[in-house]
Amino acid sequence: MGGYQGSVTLQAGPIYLATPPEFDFEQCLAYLTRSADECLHQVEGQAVFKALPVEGGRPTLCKLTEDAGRLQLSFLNGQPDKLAQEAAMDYVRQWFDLQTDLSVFYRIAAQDKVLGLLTQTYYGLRLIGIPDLFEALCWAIIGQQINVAFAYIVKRRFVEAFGERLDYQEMSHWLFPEPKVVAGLRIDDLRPLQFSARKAEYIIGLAQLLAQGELSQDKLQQLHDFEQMQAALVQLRGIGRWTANYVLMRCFRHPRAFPIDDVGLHNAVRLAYQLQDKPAIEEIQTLFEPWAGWEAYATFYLWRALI
DNA sequence: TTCCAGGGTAACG
DNA sequence: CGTTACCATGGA
Repeated sequence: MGGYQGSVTLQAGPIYLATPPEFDFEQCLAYLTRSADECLHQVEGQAVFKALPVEGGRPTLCKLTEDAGRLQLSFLNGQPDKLAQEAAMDYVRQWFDLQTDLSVFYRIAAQDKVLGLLTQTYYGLRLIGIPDLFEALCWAIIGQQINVAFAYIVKRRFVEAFGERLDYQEMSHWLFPEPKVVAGLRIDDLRPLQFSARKAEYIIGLAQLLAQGELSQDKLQQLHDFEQMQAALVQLRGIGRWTANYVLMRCFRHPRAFPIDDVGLHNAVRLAYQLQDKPAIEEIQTLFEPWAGWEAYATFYLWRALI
């Protein structure tokens, strides 16, 4: 390869993304390594590897590192075309929520003793997104009412059973199953992976809606209004208030998304504020009032303390 | 064995 | 609208 910069049409080598001031790649990596059963990305040292789907083409294997205050995005299995490069950059921006200005949140958080400490301890941690809607929906539903460790195991089985594998130099990388594949499954196909019948039903149903185009990321995004997006999600079978807000938070990165019914959040609040019992919903509402507009980040930082 | 874990639906007042 | 029964599954 020596010497050449690549063809005229394809820019060779890595591409770079600017990062916001309140950004710490290591804090983000720490979050990404929270489960050994995570199969949709791989962290090695100061790098993350992730396979991304390419519209009408072979998936691309990405390597993300930090370089001189920027994010460096390298393509390991061949240089994708311009469109795929843009898509990969866009994915990374959503994955690490790069477009949000955290300075306001940090200023508000500093007013509170506990959240102020959390934002210092995990300074630069971004809300880690799940940019793909189907993946976000499935992950939320899998995680309903079971502990996170078990949820990771179920997700891994699901991905390894119905997702695409990309092998590269002794390493295997996985892509999340496509809706059109899951749409054709039966409940009994998922039971052996230890899905409950109910969850299997929810996920297959949502896959069918997505495959048919009745539900899509664009359609939800175009509703624009937070309440409308929430209502549209809750209307779907298997999605209640918690799941809707979880998806608005992780997939759409809506700063107001607030899974207030979350048991983990309740435990995090009890732990962080050293409460005797788990707080009531009203107490959490009161606690979060000063952080209005930033509920998603406040929740994410409280969750972070549970890892 | 009981209780908990990043809930949801349906039925009932 | 707020409650309550029921569903489901593994781990501590």
